[in-house]
Formats: sequence, C-alpha cells, structure tokens
Amino acid sequence: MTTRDPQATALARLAALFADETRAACLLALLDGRAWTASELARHAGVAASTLSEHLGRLVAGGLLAEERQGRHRYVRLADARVAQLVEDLAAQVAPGRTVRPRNLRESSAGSAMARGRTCYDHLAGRLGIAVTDALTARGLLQQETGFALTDAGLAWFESAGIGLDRRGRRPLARACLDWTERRPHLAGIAGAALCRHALDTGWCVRIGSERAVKVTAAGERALFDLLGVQATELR
Amino acid sequence: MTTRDPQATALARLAALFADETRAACLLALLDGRAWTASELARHAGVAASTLSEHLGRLVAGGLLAEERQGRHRYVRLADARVAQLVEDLAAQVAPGRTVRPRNLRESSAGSAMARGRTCYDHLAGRLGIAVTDALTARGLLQQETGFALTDAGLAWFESAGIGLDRRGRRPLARACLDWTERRPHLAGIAGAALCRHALDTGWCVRIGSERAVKVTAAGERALFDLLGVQATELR
DNA sequence: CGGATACTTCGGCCGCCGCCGAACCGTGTG
DNA sequence: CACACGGTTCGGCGGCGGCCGAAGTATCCG
Repeated sequence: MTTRDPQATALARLAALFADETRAACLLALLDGRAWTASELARHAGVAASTLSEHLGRLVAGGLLAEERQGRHRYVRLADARVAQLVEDLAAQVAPGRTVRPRNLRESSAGSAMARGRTCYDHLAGRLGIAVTDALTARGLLQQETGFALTDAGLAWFESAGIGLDRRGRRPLARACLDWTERRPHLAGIAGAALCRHALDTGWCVRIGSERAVKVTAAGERALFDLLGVQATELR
Repeated sequence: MTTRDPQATALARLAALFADETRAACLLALLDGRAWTASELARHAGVAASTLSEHLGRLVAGGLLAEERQGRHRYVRLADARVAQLVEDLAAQVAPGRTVRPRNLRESSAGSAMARGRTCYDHLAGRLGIAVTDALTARGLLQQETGFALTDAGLAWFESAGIGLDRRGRRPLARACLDWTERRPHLAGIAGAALCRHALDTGWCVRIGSERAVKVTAAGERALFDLLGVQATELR
C-alpha cells in the first residue's frame, strides 16, 4: 500500500489474465498451436461475441496472445512458446487432482482420442507423445536420468531422420513437458516441435476435426516402428 | 455455460489464487523456502491481520501452501517444489519486461544484494547461482547444449564433494530455472537444492537478514574456487 | 488468574469485472 | 447498392472479492 512490491503487482496482473474461466478456456483451446478466429473462440467458450472481444483485448494487451487481422477476421494465437509453456504448467498443476469421469459417449470418445494422441502447442502429447519419448529414451537418444537432454546419438538420429533442428534463439533444444493425461514428462522444446512438425508434414499422424487430438496413420505406425521401435499397441 | 470445460474452471480457479497483489506478495516472499508466520506476512504485505488470515485460508485450501500450527503461531510455507516452480515461472514471465530503477539507497542496496546472490526456493540464484551454473558447465559437469542435465562427471563431482543427492521421488535431478535478474537459466532440481543446502550448511554462504539474499563468505569464495574454479570477481 | 499476543470470524462497504444486448463500423458478397 | 457477416463499443446490471475494524477464541506468560 505505501510501497507496494512492483513484482507482486506484475505477477498478480499476469495471473489475473488466467483467472477467468472464459479466458482460460481460450488459452487451453489455443494450446493446439493454431490461430483461431474470435467467433470460433466465442462459440467454443459459450459467450457472446462482444464478451469475447473484450477478453481477447486483454489477452493481447497482456502479451499472452498475438493477433493477425485478415479482412474482417481477427485471428489470435498464443504469443510464443514461453506462453504456451506457462499454460501447460498451470494446466498440469491442476490436472493431477482431476479424476474425470466423462458424462456421455461423445465426451468419452472425444476424451479418449485426446488421451491417445494430441498436440501440446507444438509438440506431441498423450499416449503418442509418451510412447515416442519412451522409445527415444530406450534407444539412448534421449536421457532422463540426470536431467532431460538429447544424447549425441539423439542428435545424430534427428539428422539421419532428416528432421532439422533450428537452434537459433533461446529456446532449449529439449525440455520436459508434463503430460496431463499420462502424468509423465514428454519431449518438448525445439526437438519436440521439430518431431511433431515432421510427423504432421509426412503424414505420420493427422489432426482429428478441429480439436487438438491427432490420429496416427498406418504409414505413421510403420515409420514409428521402423525408426524408433514403437509398437502399435502402445498407441491405442 | 451449458457444459463448461472443467479443466478451464480448474485452471481459472488456480490462477485466481495468484491474481491478487497481496497473495502474490506472500507467494514471492515464501520463495525463500522458509516458513513465515501469518503476522510476518501481514506486515510484509501491508494489510490487516484479518485480511491476511483469509488469504492464507484460500492459499492453503488451494494446495499452494502447507501450514503448521505451533502454539498460537500459524506457520506457512510453499506446499512443495512444484508450487515453487510455478511461482518462479510466473515471476520469470513477468520480470523480463521490468527495468527497475530503485527509488532510494536502501532499495538499491537491498536490490543489489539480491542480484548478487539469493535463494530461489531451495536453490541458488542471482549472480551467485549463474556463476556456479556456468562453472559446472565449463567443467563439463553440467551440459546445456542438448537440454539441461548433469553429466557422468557431474554425478561423480557431487559424490566426491560429499554432496548427497536423494533421488527418491519424482523431482528431476537437474532442471533449468530462469533467473529474473540475470535472465539466464541456473541449476535447480534435486542437484540445485542439494548444492544450496550444502553451501548454507558448510558456511559457503549465509543469509542476509530476513530476506532471500545470501552473501558468500571468505571460506565460500575459497571453496568455490577450489572446487569449481569460480573467480571471486564473478560474485560481485 | 489476568493480561498480552496471535490468529480467526463476522458484518459491512466498496470497487472491479464479467456478462449481455443494442447499436455501430468495416469488409466481403450477390 | 443492399445485405450479410465478423468484430467492436457502450451502457447497464449483478455478483464476487478484497478490505477493514470490532469482537471472539486460543495460547502463552507472569
């Protein structure tokens, strides 16, 4: 009050952006890494377009979202990987306590598709993400014993698989991201993003509908087995 | 509204705990890893005891704080390392934008002591934390190239230095924590905590006053130089 | 036992914030 | 040009939540 801690003020202001159910729903939706229009988000969150417009204004002003205007559309996406990580961290903190019991078949099947495989901003998560991470670890390409890092063999593997790693910028090459369905860490960071992009580009997996869920194709099963020894059964 | 996303609800509820300046000030203060009494926090935050009591109730109910009652005192501390990490992450997200210009000499000297060396929950931060992390990296004990992990030599170093690493539990052995004064990652996780505890136990550094700041002793300078080659000049 | 201290509970006040619908603006379309 | 459509602005409403001080409870101390 007389002399407030500016750091506390800033922290509270940032947290306030997450502290609303509608905004939280938007941020979680945007974890798919894609850009959504304002009206899509409004429908998703179940509020009026005018309400959502104000929310987007705050989120953009707060630096959490980046916007891009095209014609009469306003596209927004998470500002950067740092923001995505923050959303993931908060979501992960909250998830362990949840024992979701889906209400009906639609939610149940949607939920199980998400649990099977999904993107987490720009990398793979769900059983798919875990299976890949485990396979990398088992083959000595990734080590989780004394931290979380690619091994030299791992670097070579990415190269030989033709998956380029753009190491400019500050983002860590490999980083652990806690999976909220599996409750175990999976590969994120530059390597995780590159792997996911490669998987989508080459058709190892495809997105299901407009959600974050992804599905492994037959070609993907073959490639994952050939390259990493991932058994198809781990993905179901 | 008809069918709200329970994850969004949970995330918003969690974030709401951080989204108040008074509670944020408490959480940041508790980042020193110690237990504070309710009245200490009330004084620190500049609010009435009754107000703070309600805040503590919420934070405890929300699982962010653990409490311990002793006589007429209510001690609280951060619930665990996970919570501490979340606070750090949020604080780090907010810090880069801040270019603090201290108002007066007291704040200035307090600030520079914090910048020189401090604890970040249970590990070392500030120039001290960075110097140690850099030294570990330069000596090949820690690698940040392909992630963030101790090397085999690093494991051996901890052993030979007599710093035990208790690897039970899920906490990662080594983890990067972004330093909000140096804006670079420093060592956290089990190894970071063990190193910090060792440094305080053996008198390499001592706490300054009741704050998070720590000061490297003459014995500490010698030990850090002998064991890691840290130059005393890096610590000033 | 009586007073001091630490904390909690309660009632009441105030301000902020999320919500909506209506009106408005700008862009694309027949 | 008229119209549809996506988005924004505005006014107004309602509720939540943070704040305080006063009163109450529990503990420690002399």
